[in-house]
Amino acid sequence: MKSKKLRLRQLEALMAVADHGSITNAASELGISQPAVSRLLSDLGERLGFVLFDRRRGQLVPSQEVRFLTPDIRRVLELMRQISDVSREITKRRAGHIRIACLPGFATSHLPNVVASFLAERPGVSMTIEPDRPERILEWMIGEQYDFGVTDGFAGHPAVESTNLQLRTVCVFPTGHRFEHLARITPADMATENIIHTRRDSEFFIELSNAFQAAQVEFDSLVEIRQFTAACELVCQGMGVAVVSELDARKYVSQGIGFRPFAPAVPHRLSLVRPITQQPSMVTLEFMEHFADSLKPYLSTPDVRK
Amino acid sequence: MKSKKLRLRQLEALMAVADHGSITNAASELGISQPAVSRLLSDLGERLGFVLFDRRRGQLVPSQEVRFLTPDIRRVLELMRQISDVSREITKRRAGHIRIACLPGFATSHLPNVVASFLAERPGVSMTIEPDRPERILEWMIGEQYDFGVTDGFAGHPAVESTNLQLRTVCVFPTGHRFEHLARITPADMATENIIHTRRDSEFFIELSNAFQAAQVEFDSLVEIRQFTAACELVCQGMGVAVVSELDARKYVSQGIGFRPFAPAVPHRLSLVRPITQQPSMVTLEFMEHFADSLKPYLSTPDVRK
DNA sequence: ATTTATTATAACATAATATTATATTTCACA
DNA sequence: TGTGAAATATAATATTATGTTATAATAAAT
Repeated sequence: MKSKKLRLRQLEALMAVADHGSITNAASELGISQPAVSRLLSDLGERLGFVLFDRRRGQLVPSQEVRFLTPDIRRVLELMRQISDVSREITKRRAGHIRIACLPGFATSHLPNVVASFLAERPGVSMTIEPDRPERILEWMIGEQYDFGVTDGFAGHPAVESTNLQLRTVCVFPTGHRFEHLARITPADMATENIIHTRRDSEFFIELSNAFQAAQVEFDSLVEIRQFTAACELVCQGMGVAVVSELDARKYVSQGIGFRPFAPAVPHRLSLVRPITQQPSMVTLEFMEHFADSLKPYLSTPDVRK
Repeated sequence: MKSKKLRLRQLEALMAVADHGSITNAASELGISQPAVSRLLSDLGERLGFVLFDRRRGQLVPSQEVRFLTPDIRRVLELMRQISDVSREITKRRAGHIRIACLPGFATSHLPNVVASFLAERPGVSMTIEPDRPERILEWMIGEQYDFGVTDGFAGHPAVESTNLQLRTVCVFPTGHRFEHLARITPADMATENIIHTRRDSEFFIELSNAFQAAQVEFDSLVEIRQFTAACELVCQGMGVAVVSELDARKYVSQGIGFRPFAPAVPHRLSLVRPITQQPSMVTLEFMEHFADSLKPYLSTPDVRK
């Protein structure tokens, strides 16, 4: 027995005839000629080995056997249509999945807005967002568990490609504070203030304290936090002042915070990272670009590719 | 843009390469040449508009986009395989569904055994069994709600094809009854007995009482039942004697019943019916034959096609 | 850099799927 | 019944998909 393969086209013809009651109608529905459908069916009937249709008052009615197979056949055709549709969406960068790892600060403040605007125009795209510590983000990238990461204090790694950005930082203070009368804040201005700052082992803290040392000003440490947003919260409560990225500062203006540029400029160094071994999907590339764009207003210098 | 259709073969090639890490391996897996796979993939890549694979240490690894589509693609291929398998089972009459309507008496006694032996050799076949009154069975057939029916007292109908059978009947009595000493039972023998019989408007009752009239014997009615099995139950309880089909009688031998042929022969007329408008499926035809065969040992005369 | 394995391309054969033209069948109805 | 209209099947043929072998180009390994 040389039973050939079932062809998708034969199944399409079968369903078209089942739906439209005649070969002629099915043919026009499929947009092909009547003899074409006739032959597809006769081939299929030969392949399957049982009668496909009964004639009844001029209508072709699917046989019991065909009716038995119909649900599966419809499922196949539907799935093919779906694959075709989704692939078109992918081509238009409107479908896919992006796995993002980021600093907790970003997960709650900036990132959601960027994600929302990105997804709004791409109904087929979904995302996984994993907030974590910088070291873990690095691991995620190396292990290719995620497609894209936002981290800081990134020292480079052979398996990770990074784009390094420098975000403008500002000094934040409660509204009504004397700093409101200053155009910009220097270490000297902050000498008498309680300062809320990031962890002592963080890159940003080291650069900041260098600035104070250069100005020969004592650094009056009050609270050590991990995230700029936490610092802002504390400043809101009148606990002290802090130097944070302008990006975070702006979010808290409505919560009772004011800010002024900090001088000298101590940028917050941020890295956009991705696994180097894995070719990123087109949507991922597009999202990375979208995300980088969203940071443009807050950059202190043009971004530098490492 | 003249984007052609997605071809099943292309998806097969895609999955084969994804599974085996190289075009060469995939080709040998599919049992075709390497250039064939190469071309299937390049066509597919062109159709889809995105990269299908990344090279990594000599291995072809599916791109993010392909990985996104993979589950659906696998489902399609699996379904096609399944349709092909099931259709083969159908050809071998080993798959399908049969809807049977029958008299309640058959649903609990004879039919289950026939169905069980039929299904035992046909793992893909399933059945629906609907026990109902003869009038309803006729309706089911006319409305094509069922494929096959077992009824009695069938008078014929243009939309229903029937095969009429005559089942041997016997006189049943409790074990130890004086009838055990007789070779066959006549109306005269039953004159002094309490008789359990079917409804007075049933065809069988009419034929039976004709026999008594012909023998000029009074018919001593005790209980009127619908089904032979019910009559047997009552006979078991010593309530009286009855004339029932040998088929039913045999089932009750172990429950304390004896039986002897009844003379003159008053057969139980049974009809196997099916909708005439609808071409029955091959399994249905096969089951009808199987069922008719199962009744052969109990037939009083060769079956007559009407 | 050179060898080896893998993949792509070219030229061509065959099968699937379409076409048009035409014969045959089916159905409704006089 | 017989007949005309509609539906379907068949024939001859074009086009596309899918396969082949032979060979060039490319990537990987030494």
